[in-house]
Amino acid sequence: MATISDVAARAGVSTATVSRTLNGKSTVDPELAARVLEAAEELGYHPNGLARNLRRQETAVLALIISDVENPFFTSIARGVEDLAQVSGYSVVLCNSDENEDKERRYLDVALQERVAGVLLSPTGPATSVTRLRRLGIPVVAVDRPLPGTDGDQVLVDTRRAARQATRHLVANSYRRVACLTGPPGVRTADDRLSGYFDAVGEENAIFRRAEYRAEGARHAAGDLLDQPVPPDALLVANSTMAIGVLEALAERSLRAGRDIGIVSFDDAPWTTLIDPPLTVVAQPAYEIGRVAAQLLLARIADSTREPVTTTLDAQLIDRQSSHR
Amino acid sequence: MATISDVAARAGVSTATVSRTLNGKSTVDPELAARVLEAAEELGYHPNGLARNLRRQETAVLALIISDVENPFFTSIARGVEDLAQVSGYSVVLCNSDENEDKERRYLDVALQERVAGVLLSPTGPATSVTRLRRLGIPVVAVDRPLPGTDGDQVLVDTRRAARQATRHLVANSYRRVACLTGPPGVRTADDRLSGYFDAVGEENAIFRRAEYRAEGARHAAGDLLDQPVPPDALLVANSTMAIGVLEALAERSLRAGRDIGIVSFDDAPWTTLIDPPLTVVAQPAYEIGRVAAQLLLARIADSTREPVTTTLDAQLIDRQSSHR
DNA sequence: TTGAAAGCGCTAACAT
DNA sequence: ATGTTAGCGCTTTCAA
Repeated sequence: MATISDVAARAGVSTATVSRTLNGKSTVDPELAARVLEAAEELGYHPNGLARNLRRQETAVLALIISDVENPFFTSIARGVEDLAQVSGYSVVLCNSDENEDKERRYLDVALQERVAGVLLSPTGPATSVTRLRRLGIPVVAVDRPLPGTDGDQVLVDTRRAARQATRHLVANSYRRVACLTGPPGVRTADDRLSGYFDAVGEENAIFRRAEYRAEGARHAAGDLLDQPVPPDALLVANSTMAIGVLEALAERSLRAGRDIGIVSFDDAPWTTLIDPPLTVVAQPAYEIGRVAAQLLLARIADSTREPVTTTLDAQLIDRQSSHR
Repeated sequence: MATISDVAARAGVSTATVSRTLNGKSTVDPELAARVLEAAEELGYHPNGLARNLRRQETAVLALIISDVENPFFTSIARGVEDLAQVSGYSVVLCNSDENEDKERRYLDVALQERVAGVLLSPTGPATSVTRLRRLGIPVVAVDRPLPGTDGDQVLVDTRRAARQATRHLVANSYRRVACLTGPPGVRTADDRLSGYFDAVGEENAIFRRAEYRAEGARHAAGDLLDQPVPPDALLVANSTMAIGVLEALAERSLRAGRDIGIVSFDDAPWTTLIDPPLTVVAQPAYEIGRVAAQLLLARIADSTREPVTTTLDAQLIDRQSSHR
């Protein structure tokens, strides 16, 4: 593995000159530069980024830690982050915490040890802590869910309001017993969506279940709800992976969305218009969330003293057929 | 940012002792060890992974470069890779090449510069080259698509055979004009699936279109096919993102899958059973592909001299309703 | 413009 | 069992 001194030796110059040539920092004699380039080429030389970063005390990589790589909402965020980061010359590496505190901590540690330039994180829960990162001066921006007890940059969605609105939409469409299926306690979006639902129906009338943000758990929870003596006639579902489970539960019982039971789900997954009836959803601006978050992070990397900012984006109800009788 | 010497100074020992304590390599006096740990704690010390890796000439991170982070097939692979890597203490960072040679090259460069322990790659096309990686001794295993002109480790699916089988299935279900919608030329899976289709219908009877591996392009291509004077009565679709486009094209024309036009698609996405009629698919063992690939990579990291192995997994036709009249 | 040399933070001989 | 020290590959003063 050729090093910079190999190149220097071959070109008959000092390592400093090689470094200067390759980085185009200071100006070097064209003649020497040519020799350097040639030597580097011949040797198949590739700078060792580890050494460079160690010396420079900086890296051009961002870490994005999301809680479910199989959820289109998060992959869409990833696209947004990546597109923005790339034009500024940053690479982004995606880590999947899988809604699991341990995995999340591991990836946070990796980010810390590798001394990435910054991290974007959708915290798994209230236990998530980034104080270690912050102490080392590595900026963190929270995405989709706020970081417990900190005042850093964050980009969120007004998801409580969206849930309230979606519930009211169901009520307005003359569903009388609207229930809510949300994620685990402690997961902020799950709690907020439930609160929004409470806002609309009143806590005393609330019917709800919690399950993991996954199809399987949602299928059971929905089944449980549906099999009650007096089942709900409408369901607010907290994300699209859960919606899959819910729709399976309906199919198992030969229930038709809309006619038999009103459904509104969070997240406009690619398949929501394919099913019959098409799914009414609360569309979150995932790609935009990613872009904004990356912007915030880059801005903070450039200037660590700026005031923390919280950007709250709006979700949008897309009214399709599953919320009409 | 506290360094190892800060800790050493505070604990009144040498840096070597600190290093030994923290890495549990050699044995150190419990008394000293305690002092070290305490000092580290007080200082909020976290080892600098860059320095460590530079010194050790190794990292415990794997790079997984996939061509579409929004495609469930690839995210499923990612899960497989991650699950296996994790138990061996490796972290995996996901990079999205977006079916784009430039992005792919950028991420390959990042992997190279960061001197990752190994890379798993689903090459975007024939131009993909990993010789630079290999020259530096960084092992690469190809996933889902073979690496042009090399004999490294790879894990593939016998996709040609699967396509042939799927086409025959359609023919056996008395569809008479089966067409094929596949990905771009040069993308190996796209070409192989087309070949499998040729195998079944004969090249002279072939009706096919190519489009990007995305919903939008597939929608147009399918529309084009469907609007022919004598349209096909069945379609073999090369992946699930394309299937979304195809189903949209059907809906626009009030065509019903199965009855009006037989459909078989590659990849068993989560939503395929939700639509009406449920989609007949060729299910690829994505998660398993990821696991096996990670295994191969780890094995090669451990022993760079072992013979390259190609593992070919089988896909499975899941017969549902969209391929029956 | 160029080179010599220090040093980023860590680990691993080697010596004690 | 512990410390001393060299050095991983690079960038960047500082002199020349």
